Amino acid sequence: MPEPTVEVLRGTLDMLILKAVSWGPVHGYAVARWIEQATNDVLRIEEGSLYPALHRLETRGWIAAEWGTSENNRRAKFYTLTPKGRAQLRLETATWTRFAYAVFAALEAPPQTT
Amino acid sequence: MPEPTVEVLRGTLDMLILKAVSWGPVHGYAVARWIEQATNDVLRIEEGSLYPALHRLETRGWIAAEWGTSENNRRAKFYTLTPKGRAQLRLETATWTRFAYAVFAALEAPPQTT
DNA sequence: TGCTTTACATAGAAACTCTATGGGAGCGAC
DNA sequence: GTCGCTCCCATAGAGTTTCTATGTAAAGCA
Repeated sequence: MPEPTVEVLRGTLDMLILKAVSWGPVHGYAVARWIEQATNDVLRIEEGSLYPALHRLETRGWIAAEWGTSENNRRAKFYTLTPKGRAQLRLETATWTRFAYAVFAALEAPPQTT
Repeated sequence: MPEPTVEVLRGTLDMLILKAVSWGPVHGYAVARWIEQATNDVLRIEEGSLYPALHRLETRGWIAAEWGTSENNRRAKFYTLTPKGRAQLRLETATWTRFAYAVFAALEAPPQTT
């Protein structure tokens, strides 16, 4: 049986969305699909989290939106990473990596060195 | 120059506190010191986050508290991990590890396999 | 006496993510 | 030709977590 999907994204949602958008114009639905696929179905993003997040990122000028037509001939909003967003992605990636390594270090740390 | 301390613990605070308490009775202040030390000063926990978290964990029955005297002869509350808390620590560690690996995978993932 | 460190605590704000819910349009099956 | 499924967007409201700001108090040292 497969392990359960983690739904709590704990501050990594913006970073993952920026990453998903970083290869060219994609619509929201595709972002959600990509995250599931790229994490091997470990992470799932709810639509109620996704769309507010997209608007948030757009407001901050990290992504730009444009209406268009999807591969399935449906009306969809396509997002692109702005230069500002690319810088933000780099920053968040570096910060998160540092954070994650620190947590791993703590989980393997000895009682007290003092 | 040293890298800045990350203050946003994003859902790992409980786990780190449980870990800090897992080797025997320690008081809150020592928990904070241990986290800084174990993460090589990458993570810092604010007191305004620490004490509410300790009460939360105690309420859930994951840690037990007892008043005592610190090494410096000060009045302090000492916390111990309960069996329930030990199970919780195992669970949170497994979940977080899975989560972190998934995020790393996404950060290195290709555009689209579809 | 006054300063620093240790130690605990709460109130309130801010941020994030989820649950719940809604609508609409394309497309294939029947 | 309409029923249902998938795709696609969206908002309101709630819940949790963590932070900022602030307060208390005692030990120890200069």
